[in-house]
Amino acid sequence: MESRCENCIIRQFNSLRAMNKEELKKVADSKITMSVKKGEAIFKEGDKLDGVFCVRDGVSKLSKLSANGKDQIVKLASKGQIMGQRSVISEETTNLSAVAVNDMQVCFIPKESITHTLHANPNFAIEVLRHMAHDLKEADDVIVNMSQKTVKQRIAEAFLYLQKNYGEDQEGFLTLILSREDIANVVGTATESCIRIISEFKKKGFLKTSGKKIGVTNQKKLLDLVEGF
Amino acid sequence: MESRCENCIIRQFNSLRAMNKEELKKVADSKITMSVKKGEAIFKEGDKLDGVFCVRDGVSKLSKLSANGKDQIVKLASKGQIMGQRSVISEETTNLSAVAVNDMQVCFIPKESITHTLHANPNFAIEVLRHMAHDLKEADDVIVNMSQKTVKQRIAEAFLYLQKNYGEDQEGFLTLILSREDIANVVGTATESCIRIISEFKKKGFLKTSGKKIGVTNQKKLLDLVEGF
DNA sequence: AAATAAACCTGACAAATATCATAGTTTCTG
DNA sequence: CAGAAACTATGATATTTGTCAGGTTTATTT
Repeated sequence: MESRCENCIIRQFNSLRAMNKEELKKVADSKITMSVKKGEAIFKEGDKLDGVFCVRDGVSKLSKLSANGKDQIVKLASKGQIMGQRSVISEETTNLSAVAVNDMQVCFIPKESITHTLHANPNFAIEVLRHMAHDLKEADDVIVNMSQKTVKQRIAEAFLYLQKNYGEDQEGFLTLILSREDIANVVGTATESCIRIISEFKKKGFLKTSGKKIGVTNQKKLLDLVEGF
Repeated sequence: MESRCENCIIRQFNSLRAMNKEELKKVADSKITMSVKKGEAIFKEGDKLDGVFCVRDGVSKLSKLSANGKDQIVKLASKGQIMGQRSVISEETTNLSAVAVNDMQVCFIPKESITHTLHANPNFAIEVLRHMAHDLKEADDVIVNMSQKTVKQRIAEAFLYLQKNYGEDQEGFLTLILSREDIANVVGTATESCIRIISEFKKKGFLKTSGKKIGVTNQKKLLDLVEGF
């Protein structure tokens, strides 16, 4: 098993890269690698987390249940991203649920190694801070989008986001396959409205579909739509 | 001028309380206290900030301009809160504008004292991290509210928030006076819709008004509405 | 105090979106 | 492979919300 954090490339993408050799060794010794099947939960809203989860492979949706029983997906976490950090740092129960969108490999890192390094290694603390600052900025952007853009614009934006961040296969279909319901939950709309708009985009030639697979066929037009033309 | 940070009570409410005496002395020596008149901007979206602003008195709205020309108020900052932290930490231009809602007193703290302490004093870094983690959680909540609650619910919630966080005067009017437009911008709706719903709440006896002043008269009913009854 | 501007309010209408109902498709499972 | 379950699709309709247009009141300035 090639599971020494010191050798793990993934870590270059997250705040763990600010850890020194010794600290990494500790993490490697205490961490637990686990597989999560599509649809399974890694943690649930309200759980008290005893550590953070580092995504090695696959994608997880981070969502929050609203009063009316709908899930709002706040964020997608993929390779290299760390989940549960916020909760561990503020020592509160987590405000989000994490569910695997496809089969995943994640490493569980007990909070002790994190909190200890946080106190001992200022560079690590600052690195974590930077990541959190970035997340916060993104969250602000989402708030503005949610309240100021139409559902159609938000759906267009979501597809461009998926294309940019997860890429497409040889035939031009998005690599990350989300159900219509998931897309609706990212965008914050009813599943039916989401499906309707996808159909409309298909008719207009902005998108193509094949089963659950969806592909962007006219990036420019989608972008125009997002910008308000 | 009683402006030594060491003696400033305000600091108990924010991450500066994790600074030691020496560090505070440095901050006190480099900081600049300034008054800001109602309606004036402290900084604008896209500005490069050379420090953070600590609110001593008054309230500021932190907002972001959307593509269609509307301001979305993301946050209100009052006594003890620090503005611009995110931007200074990530060394990016700020994503928000700060405008005074009423007359304010703020202290400008050059970023050097902040970044230096961040590297030197892990407790301070962790304290900042905690605050940021909290902000992030709140932002997640806002996202869910925006997408899952109706305008009516969001307005009801806004008044309960203002009541809880800024209190009311002897006659039961909210201490913090916001224009209908500002409320609309907090909630993410059209000013007319906001006014209409306030009128409705008044007719139903949930609110009372007197000029610009607004008071909550039936907390329970507002709460029920927010919860979805 | 008159003039002007800014904020507030209301009605009528249009557009966006949700909801309900129903049916077709795909995917999963025994 | 059959049947069930989950997902996708579309129509009809109701609800919510935004927009435009015109008022009134309140605040500010001269």
